[in-house]
Amino acid sequence: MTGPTEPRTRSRRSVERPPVTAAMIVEAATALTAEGGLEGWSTRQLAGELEVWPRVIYHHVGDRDAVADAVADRVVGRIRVPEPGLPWRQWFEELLLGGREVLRGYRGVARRLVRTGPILPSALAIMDRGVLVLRDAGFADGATAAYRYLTNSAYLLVAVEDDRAEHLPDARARLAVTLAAHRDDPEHSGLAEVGRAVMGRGADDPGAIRAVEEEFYAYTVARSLDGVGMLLGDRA
Amino acid sequence: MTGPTEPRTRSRRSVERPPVTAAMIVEAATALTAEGGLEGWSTRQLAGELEVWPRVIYHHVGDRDAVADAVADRVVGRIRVPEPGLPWRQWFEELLLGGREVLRGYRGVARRLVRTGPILPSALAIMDRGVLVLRDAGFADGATAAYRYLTNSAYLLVAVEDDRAEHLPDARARLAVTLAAHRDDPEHSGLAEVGRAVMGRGADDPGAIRAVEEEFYAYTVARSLDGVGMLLGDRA
DNA sequence: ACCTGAACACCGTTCAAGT
DNA sequence: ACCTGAACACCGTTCAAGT
Repeated sequence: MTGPTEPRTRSRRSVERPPVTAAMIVEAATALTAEGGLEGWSTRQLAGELEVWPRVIYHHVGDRDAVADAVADRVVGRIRVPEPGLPWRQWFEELLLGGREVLRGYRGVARRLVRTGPILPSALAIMDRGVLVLRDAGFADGATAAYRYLTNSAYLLVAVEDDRAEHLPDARARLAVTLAAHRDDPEHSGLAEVGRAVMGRGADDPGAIRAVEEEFYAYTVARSLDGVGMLLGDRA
Repeated sequence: MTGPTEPRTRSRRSVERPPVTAAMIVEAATALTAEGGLEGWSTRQLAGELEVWPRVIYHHVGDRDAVADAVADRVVGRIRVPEPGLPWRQWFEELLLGGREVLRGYRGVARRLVRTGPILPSALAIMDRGVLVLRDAGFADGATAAYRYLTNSAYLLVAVEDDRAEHLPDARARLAVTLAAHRDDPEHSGLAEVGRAVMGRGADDPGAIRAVEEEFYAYTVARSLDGVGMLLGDRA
C-alpha cells in the first residue's frame, strides 16, 4: 500500500542516494541470509532493506532463485581452498572442516550448494582443484565420484544442522523425552542404548550441543575419508 | 471468496458425506505428497481436495507442520525393516536400498526424516532394531553414532535427489554445458576429468540419468559401510 | 464437536507507466 | 535505463459464529 520508504518524500532515493546496483542487492541479500538463512527473507523484505520497490530486484538481478544463487556463489567463494600438494586426506579435512565454518554462518547455503553443485562458479573452482588432488592420489577414473561423495557427505550434514537450527529449536528436548521414555526398556534395548548415549551429554547447555555437533561432523568426515580411502587399498 | 465445493449446495458435504476425520486428512495429504512432494501442496489445496474449509485441517490435525509430520511418519512406516540375524552390512544394505525406493515415491520426506530423526515413531522403531544390529556386530558404544552416520549418508542423498527433481529439472543440462566448456581446458584439468566422466554417459535419456543416480547411491552406501566397517577392524 | 465464512498479514511475480 | 505504483493470484493461520 505505502511505498518502501517511510518518510515518503517520493524522490528521496533517486535524489539523495546512488542508484541501486545488482551488487548492492546481492550484498543486502547476503546480509539477510547471515541473519535468517537463505529461506528466511522475502523479495519484499530485501526490497524494503534497500528502500526500493520489489520490481527493482527483478530488474537488476532476477527472481528470488537468481538472487539466492548469487548469494550462494558469494558465500561458497569464501571457502578457503587448501594448498595443493597436501596429502589428499589432509587436503579434504581442511576443505570440509573449513567449509563448515563458512557455510554455517549462512544457513541454507549448504543445501543449495549440494543441490546445484558446480553450476555455481565458485563451487566449480573448488571441484577443479579437488578432483586433481584425488587424481594425483591415485583415484584415477574414480576421482569424480569420490569428490562428489566426500563433499556431499560433509555439506549435506551441514544442511541438516541448518535445518534443525531453523525449524526445530525444541527438537532436542522432544527427542530427549522420547528416548528417556525407553531408557531401561527391555522391549527396546536398542533405544536404551541410544538413550544412554544421548543422555550422557549435557543436552541442555547450548555449548555442549555445539560440541556434540562438531564431534559428529568430524566423525562423518573421518568415516567418509576412510570409506573412499579403501578404494586405494589404504588399510591403515 | 467462494466455498470449497464448486456446485456450492452449501450442505453437500455435511449431508451426503461422512464427516472428515484426521485419518482422511493425512491420507489425502499423503496422496498429494506422492504427486508433488511434501512442500508441493498447501493447506488450502488439501482442504479443497477434501471439500472442506481450511479451518477443518487445524481442527482435526493441526498446522501444516503437524500434517507433514503425520505424512512423514506414515511413509517411513512403509520402509521394510530387514530380518534380524542378517550380517550387519547386509542388514543395512537392505534397509538403505529399500528405504530409498519408498522415500523417492514421496519427495521431501527423506529430508524431514533426517531432520526430525527418531521423533517420528516409525523412525524410532527402525532405529531400535538398527542399533541392536550394530551392537551385536561389535560396535559397542559406537553403535549410535554409526547408525546415525549410515542412515544420514543414505537418506540425505535421497533428499538431494528429491531436491533436484523438484527445483532444477534442467540443471543437468546447465551443468553439462558448464563442464563441456572446460573439456580439454589445460588450465582446469580437474574439470576436464569431470567433464569426461559426465559426458561419457547418455546425459539426455532419463533412464540413463536414473541409472547414474542409482549407481551413485549404491556407491555412497558402500563407501559409508566401508567407513564404519574400519572401526571394527574389517580390513577385507 | 464439527464446520462455515471471512478476515489478517503475508508471499513471488508482473503489468503499465512514469522520468 | 531505472524506478514507481498497483495489481494478480496465491500463502498459513485465526477469529467469530453457526449447527
